[in-house]
Amino acid sequence: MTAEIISIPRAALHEQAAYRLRELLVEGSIAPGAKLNERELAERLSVSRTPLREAIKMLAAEGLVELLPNRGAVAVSLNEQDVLNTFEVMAGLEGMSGELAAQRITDAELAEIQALHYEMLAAHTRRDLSAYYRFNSQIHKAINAAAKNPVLQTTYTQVNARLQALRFRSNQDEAKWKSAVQEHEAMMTALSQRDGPALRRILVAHLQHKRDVVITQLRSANPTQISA
Amino acid sequence: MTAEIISIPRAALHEQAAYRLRELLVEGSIAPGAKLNERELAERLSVSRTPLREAIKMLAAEGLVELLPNRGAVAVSLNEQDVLNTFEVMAGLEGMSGELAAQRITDAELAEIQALHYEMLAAHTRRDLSAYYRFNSQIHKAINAAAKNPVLQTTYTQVNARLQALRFRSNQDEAKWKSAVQEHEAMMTALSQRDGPALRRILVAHLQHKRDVVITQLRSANPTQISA
DNA sequence: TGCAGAATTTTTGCATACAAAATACATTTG
DNA sequence: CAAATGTATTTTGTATGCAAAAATTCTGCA
Repeated sequence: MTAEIISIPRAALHEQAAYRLRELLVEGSIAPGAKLNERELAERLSVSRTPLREAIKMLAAEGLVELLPNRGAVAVSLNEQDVLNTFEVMAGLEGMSGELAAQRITDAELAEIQALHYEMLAAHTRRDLSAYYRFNSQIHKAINAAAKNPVLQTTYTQVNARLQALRFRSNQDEAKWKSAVQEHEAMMTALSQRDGPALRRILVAHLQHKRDVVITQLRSANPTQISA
Repeated sequence: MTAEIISIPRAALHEQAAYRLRELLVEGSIAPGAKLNERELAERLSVSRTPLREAIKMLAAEGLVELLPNRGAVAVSLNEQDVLNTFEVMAGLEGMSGELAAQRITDAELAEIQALHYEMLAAHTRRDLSAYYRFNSQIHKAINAAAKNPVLQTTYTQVNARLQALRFRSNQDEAKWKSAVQEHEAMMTALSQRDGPALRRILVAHLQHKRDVVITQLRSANPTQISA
């Protein structure tokens, strides 16, 4: 009767706390720059302070929170330069990912990405921004997986999380959105032709455009932002 | 009298523990695969288990230790595939680093790297492997710094630490050593000419050769190694 | 002897208690 | 009234204690 409960030993509390806290940070429930009050967060996540603190230390190593000696932790807040630097690294990682994926992708993986691509096109046609971003993210994740390098995948995910935490996915203008979709078309072509260098170029350019959009939004949101 | 002691508030215990434990892992004092006994380590580092556990969680996020649920932590042990994957990412990061450094390096930075290069040549001439590795590492670190991207620098350092933990710096054969030095000569040329693409190519090739050396040594050391 | 299983010890994981630092608040003084 | 100083409160950092899980040892039996 309780067999399943016993046979599926839930993750350790510090794991759970890390997972959920990461979610709160990436989803934006905890805003960049916000202070993480241990007692409060512990209660919210239903764990004691000990495993919570362990989780916070992990997220600090991942770059999602910043530790202030004797003053606890705050959600990372990236200034413009930080965002530029992060995108620069992301472009490199994504380019690497694309080049390797083009070499190593299987037909099945390609077919699945192609399917996701059509789903994304559907979302774009419907002007369903939320669905668009979801499929977009899935496509990039799938390309990353096709590169067949767990180290790259982990690094990519870690750096990307910091950008996700910015929650910049607001409405971009029509023209930019359309050209982003066109870049995705080019990606699919390069991928199906297993043209690594081409895919790299497309992905790097794609990310540069994304960067420009984010920077623009960032500037309009807060003209001068202090932080690290 | 005790002014200095008070005015320089030493780092928190979990910071100290993380720093020293990282050192033990990278220096090889704790061998790959070795189990980390909390009570033992806490005593060795003169901290209680709580801050030590926080430090271990940080190093786990950095990829230097692996957490085994209910069974503590072990120093990461990379199998051949892991090493290949890690070098692949390192090559990408180092290439990126070189390309950016070529664009952004100042004359002063270039001069300093040139100096380090000569120091390295001296070490090579004396067949002083230890000094050679030290200067070599400093050069790569300096190039990385010249790229002026803290995010890249952190990522690079983190991934590189896992390879350092392998302690592969044993005596390579003369021919390989000599060609490594020649590659460094080419690096200096590309760097002083601010030729980013060239420097990228050289660094990627350099790392591929290093990878081959490491893999060879790894195979001769343990023909079949189980791990993650 | 060899091995399965039980009892014991060790080790990890978590919660709580306590100390130290930072923050907020109030009070005094110029 | 403002600034400064002292006090109280909150919050972070560390140590310790306890429970659960794993590892080890011991024991009984074939």
